[in-house]
Formats: sequence, structure tokens, C-alpha cells
Amino acid sequence: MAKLRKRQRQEALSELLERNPFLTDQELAARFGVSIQTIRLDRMELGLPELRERLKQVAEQAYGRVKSVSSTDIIGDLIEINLDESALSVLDTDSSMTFAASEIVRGHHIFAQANSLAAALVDAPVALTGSAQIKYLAPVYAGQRIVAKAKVTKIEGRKRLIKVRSYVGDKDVFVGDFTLFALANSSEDKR
Amino acid sequence: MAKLRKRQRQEALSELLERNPFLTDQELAARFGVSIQTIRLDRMELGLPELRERLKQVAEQAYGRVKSVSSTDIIGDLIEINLDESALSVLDTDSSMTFAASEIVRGHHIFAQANSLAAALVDAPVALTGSAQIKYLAPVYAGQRIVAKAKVTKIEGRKRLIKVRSYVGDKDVFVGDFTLFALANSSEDKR
DNA sequence: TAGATATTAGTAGTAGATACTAAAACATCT
DNA sequence: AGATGTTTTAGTATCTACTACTAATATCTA
Repeated sequence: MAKLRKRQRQEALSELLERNPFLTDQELAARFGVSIQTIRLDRMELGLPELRERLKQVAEQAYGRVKSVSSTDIIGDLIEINLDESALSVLDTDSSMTFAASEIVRGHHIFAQANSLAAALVDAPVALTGSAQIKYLAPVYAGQRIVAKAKVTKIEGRKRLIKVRSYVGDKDVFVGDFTLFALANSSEDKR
Repeated sequence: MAKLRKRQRQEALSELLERNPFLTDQELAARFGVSIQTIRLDRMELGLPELRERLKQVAEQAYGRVKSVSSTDIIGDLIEINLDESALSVLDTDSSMTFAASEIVRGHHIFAQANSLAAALVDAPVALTGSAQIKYLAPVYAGQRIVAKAKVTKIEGRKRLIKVRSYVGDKDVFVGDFTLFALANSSEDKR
């Protein structure tokens, strides 16, 4: 039985740290009712880095993301963009995005990717979504990679119509027609 | 001249750390051509936290952001619910939800609140969003509290039509018509 | 040149670890 | 029950990037 307990604990540990990287070995030991050494052995065997390393990674990721898209915070990774024309982003899904009871990714994540891609596409400091008609064509499961393609279909003054299609592999999972409004930067001149 | 040099160095230090929180005192000392102690004195005088604390803060912020559109089943706080009838939730917005360049809350947060409220309303273990028509009626600013009200307007077999209206105070900011499908729990019995 | 300000040096102590050795507890097989 | 292997715990030395503190030296200014 010992083997089982160990395996289960290690699995739980992996998951827990994925969801909450802010726990020290001490806290983990208390949580699992084992000694610190056991936790350290487990982390070693699983190749999980220490608290400080985990924090650094989270911070770096966040920082990289904020930096690289400082003006156009995007959900997913922006792969390609031609302002006021077309854009493409990729979102790797995981179980933190699913319903508690299933492995199906919740709709608003798919929407967020599409919506932020559409907003990034607008050549203006700020773009507000005015309205949208969206359709979910097939469920997306945790672990699948969503590729979203956005195309500007119409420009009328400050208004933009943008069509977004999202795929998993070559299966369509989502389509949306977005109406966005380009805003001048609200008060300050760029700085 | 000493005072000037010190003041300038401290200003530069503040800015540098703001832009790049990943530098150790040693690296900072090398960069400014002074000793570690000087850097530590400077940080003390300016009330700037140490590297590890800075990393932790960046990581926490980042994590908070990820969380806001993930882990929980419902975005916002569920205040009231009558399954298959109506529900109400409240979302307190903050600047982590805004565009970098303005204080306007990004559309997908408002959508996420509405979508998850609609899904919660369906009396089934899992509810998938099939499609939606949404409209943003007015911008929401960081700090404002969004109240979302959802109502089931039609039930047809596993299909539910749900109307969601969101308010800030008594101003309408969002309306959406959602089509959801109730799913039996896909394979496992609830656990 | 005295006095103030700024800078540097150095020590003790901290958290949260790594890396390592060794003992104890437990499980398993015969 | 005894030998063997796995798992868990204990404990020590060492590390980084510090804080908190004392004290000496360098530099500037009046």
C-alpha cells in the first residue's frame, strides 16, 4: 500500500503546485501529513522546483507577457498580426479552464481569446467591444490548443467589424462576429 | 555634489526596479558602481523591497490576474439563484481587468460574469454555451461593481435560452442572449 | 579644518531551500 | 519469523539573498 500512497501523494502534489505555486515545503508537509524531507524527495523525483524558483517563473512569465504586449494585453499568445487586417493567436488550454465536473473548457475562455485578439487588431490605443454574435461549434477539452484567426471585414469611421474563427486542429470550435470601436487615447498623449 | 549623485542614483534605482524587478543588490551595485551596502541603504530609504519580495509581488499580481478569468466556477459572487429560473451575481472590478492604456474594464470580463452566471443557472452538472448575442451598452470603469441578472426565458429539452442583463448602479452596461445546453455528467458520477 | 553627509566594511542572524548521510518504519516474500 | 527492499524521517553542512546592526573611512561643505 505504501507505493500507492506515495504515487497518489505525488500526483496530488503536482496538481496542487500547479494550481498554487505559493506553498513552502513546510506548508506542503503539513497539508499532506508527512515530513519536510518526504516533500523534498517528492519534489526531487517529480522535478518540481523550489518555491523561489516557482515564484520567479510565474513572475517572469507575467512580466514577459506584460512587456511584450504592453499595449494590447492578449489572452493566449499572439503569433501574427497585421493591424486592421488579420491576426492569429494560440491558446493552450488546461484543466484550470474547465468546469469542475468535466474536462470541457468553459466558453468564456474561448471568448476571451477571440475578443482580445479582435481588440489587438484594431489600430488604436484602446478598442471597445460594442457587440458580438458568437457560436460555439464543438467542445474544447483541456490540453487542446486553440488557434484563433481574426479578420477585419469592414471599417466605418471608428467602427470595425471583425470575424474570428477558432480551431482545434482542423475542427472549427468557435465563430464570432465582433463590432469594435476604436478610441483615441482617452486623455494623455503617448508616454 | 554628493547629494546630487545620491539623489540621482536613487531616482534611477527606483525606475530601474520598476522596469526590471529581477535584479539582485549585487547586480545593482555593479550597475551603479557602488557597494552593496550603498544599494541597501538606498532601498531602505526608498522603502523598496528586496528581490524575493519583489518577485513574490509580481507573481501574486500575475496569479490574481490569471485567477480572475479562471479557477472559480462563477466569475463574481453568486448572490441568489433559483435553478432554471433566475440568478444574480456581483463582480467587483479592479484595474487588473482594464486595458493597459485606460481604466475601462475589458469586455471579456463582463462576458465571463454573464456566461458563468448563465451556466450556473442550468440545473445540470455541466452546461455548455452554444451561442450568444451580446451587446455592450456602456463602458465600465475599474472599481465599479457590476450586478448581473440572468433569467431563463425558454426551456426546450436540453436547450435553455437565458437572458442576462448587467448593471452598474442603475445604468445598463451589458445585455446578452445565451443559448446553453444541459449535459448529463459526461462519464463519471459526481465525485 | 571641523562637522556633517555619504559610502563602505564587516558581523550575526534569517528563510527556504539543496545536498548529503544515516537511521527508523513499513511492506513483502518466503 | 526473518531477510530484503522501499519509504519515510532525522539531522547536518552549505547556499543565496537578504535584514539589522555597528563601526570605520571617504567626501563634501561651511
